[in-house]
Amino acid sequence: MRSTIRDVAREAKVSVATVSRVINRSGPVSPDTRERIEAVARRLRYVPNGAARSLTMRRTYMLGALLPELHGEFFSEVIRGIDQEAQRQGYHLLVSSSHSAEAEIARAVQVMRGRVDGLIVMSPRVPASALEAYLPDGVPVVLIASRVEGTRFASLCVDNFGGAYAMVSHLVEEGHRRIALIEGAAGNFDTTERERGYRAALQKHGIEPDAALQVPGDFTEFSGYEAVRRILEVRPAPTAIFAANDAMAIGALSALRDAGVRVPEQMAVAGFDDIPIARYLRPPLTSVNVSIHQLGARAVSHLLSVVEGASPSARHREVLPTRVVVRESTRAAG
Amino acid sequence: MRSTIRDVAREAKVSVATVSRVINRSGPVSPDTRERIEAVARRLRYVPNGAARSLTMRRTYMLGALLPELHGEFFSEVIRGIDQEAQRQGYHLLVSSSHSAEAEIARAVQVMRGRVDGLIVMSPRVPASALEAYLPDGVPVVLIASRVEGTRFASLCVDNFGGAYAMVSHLVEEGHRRIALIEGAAGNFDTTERERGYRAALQKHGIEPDAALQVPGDFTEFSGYEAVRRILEVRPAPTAIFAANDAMAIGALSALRDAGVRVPEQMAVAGFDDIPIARYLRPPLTSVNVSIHQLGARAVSHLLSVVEGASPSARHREVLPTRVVVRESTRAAG
DNA sequence: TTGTAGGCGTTATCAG
DNA sequence: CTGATAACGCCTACAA
Repeated sequence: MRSTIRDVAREAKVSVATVSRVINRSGPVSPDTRERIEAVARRLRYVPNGAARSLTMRRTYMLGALLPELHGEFFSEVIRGIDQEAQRQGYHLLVSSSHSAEAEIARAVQVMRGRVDGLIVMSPRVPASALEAYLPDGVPVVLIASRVEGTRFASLCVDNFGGAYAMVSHLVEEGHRRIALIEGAAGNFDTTERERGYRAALQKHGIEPDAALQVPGDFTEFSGYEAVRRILEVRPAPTAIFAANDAMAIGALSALRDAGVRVPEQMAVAGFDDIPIARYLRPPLTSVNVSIHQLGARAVSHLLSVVEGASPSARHREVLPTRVVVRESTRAAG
Repeated sequence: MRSTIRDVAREAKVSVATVSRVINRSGPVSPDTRERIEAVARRLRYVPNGAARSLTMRRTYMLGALLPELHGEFFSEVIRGIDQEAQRQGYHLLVSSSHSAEAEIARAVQVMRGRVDGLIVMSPRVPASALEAYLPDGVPVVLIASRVEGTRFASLCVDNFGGAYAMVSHLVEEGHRRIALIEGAAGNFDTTERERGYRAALQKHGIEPDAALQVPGDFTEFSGYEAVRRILEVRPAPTAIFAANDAMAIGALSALRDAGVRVPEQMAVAGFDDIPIARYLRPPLTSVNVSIHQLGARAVSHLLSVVEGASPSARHREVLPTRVVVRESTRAAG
């Protein structure tokens, strides 16, 4: 049986109040009794009961993280950033994944409510406005990579638009005029933003957009592979492919090799995310670098600033910068 | 302010006991009052306080997951398996990562204690025997991918030995006699098991092991890249490379291409894990398939069987099977 | 079918 | 410096 504060008090011949004081370093205790209590606590392997503590303190020291998915470079890096920052500030992580439908998110929020001091929600599909009804009022919430127009929530995201814009501009500067886009999952926040950037850059450079050059994808390697098959049939043929994420770019590279198309000589390829293996692909992949880790970490620091601070959360919006990393897959072979 | 069971009781003009009964579907309640209570609860957006509930029920419906790391194909897949199975059974996940040193694990276990009904610990570096003192007695624990010899803990792992053995055998059957091994991180459980399998297979086929062919690595792409540089200097030169995981195999492929060595004609390459992108590499990578997802999922089902069941956890040991997936990177080019 | 009351393990207030 | 004791929100016998 687990020992309680009472057991320690009894063994040390003091009151529970005193034990509590030494455990939490709250209030004064004579060195003598402190030592005695500490010894007993150690011997009994006493650890305060979290539930009881939460109950009285009205603080759980837990943060909830709701993600649509856990697998893959992107998500695992986000959650890693969240966990590290939370841990640094003495909080722990309650994670819940596989939520993309509205009802699922609602249910997950329910169970989190009361178990956490704050909530980080990533809902790339369902716009925040639709979530407003479900999200709790009492608990601070930060949304990441989600559509938040017209809502009261704080939010963070990466500069999808700017990143795509910069990447397409890079391709144009390399001499490309026919640039295909492999789109991300339909309805996804990142997808639409990256597409906006793509189109804006084309327009800026006076290039007429061609609907045939925009082919659907869903962020998986497989969809990138399939997309290339369609792209290779378009006439006049494009000379560059911009995949909305690196996983699809990997699939694209694979398909191009199978089709005997040389990269970058016959077709330039660029991705988005700059995942670690991007540089180990052959040819090394040009990509848009985004600090995914930071996305999670900053979400936590903002969240905790409102959890702990008195600041009533002035609608905070943050956009993380991106950076084009040029590697061989788009370099005009010199 | 969050509403409590009391608020609901007052508004519905019943006792808290009755409210509790309808919320938990415990005990009989007249349809009439049930309906009235449900209406009030909805209106007040009442959600039971988790902490209070845990306190009385001595159940948190949370599972703790302690991992050394969260990033990458492997870990993200493990935790995904854990989360899905936990969710399926009505439990939630408290995760904590970045723990590899003994002291860190000890601390993490401390805070988890009392907050979770069970613990899943992955400690590839620190053997379970060293953890025994820190791990709680009251809480059921399952270890995954860890050294558990001579301990009381339940454990799960993949068949590292068998997988490596089978892969090396495959290489031998393809005609290779000089097979290099890129090792995993030093001191790691998986590393040593996979090396054992490598050596056993060589011996079985009457091949003298050559220390020069075993080069160190640490499971990262970079270390795979570096390792190849050393391997290429060994004489007589090997004709195949077995990397202890896919990430290192990716680095190796990259280095071989840079060195102008053709795969598989001049050098066969094989990995371990069979991560999703393995098939999208060029050439597609031969690898040892392991169901990482299942590793997590099965850990949870066993854990919950002892959390819920009366079974006093007869020291449970489970080894998940592996399977060699042959792709072009080792196929003797016809 | 419903209500009363005790207890879960802590913290915090208020006297000594 | 230390000790009672009242919350915290909920569940669950036990009574009615």
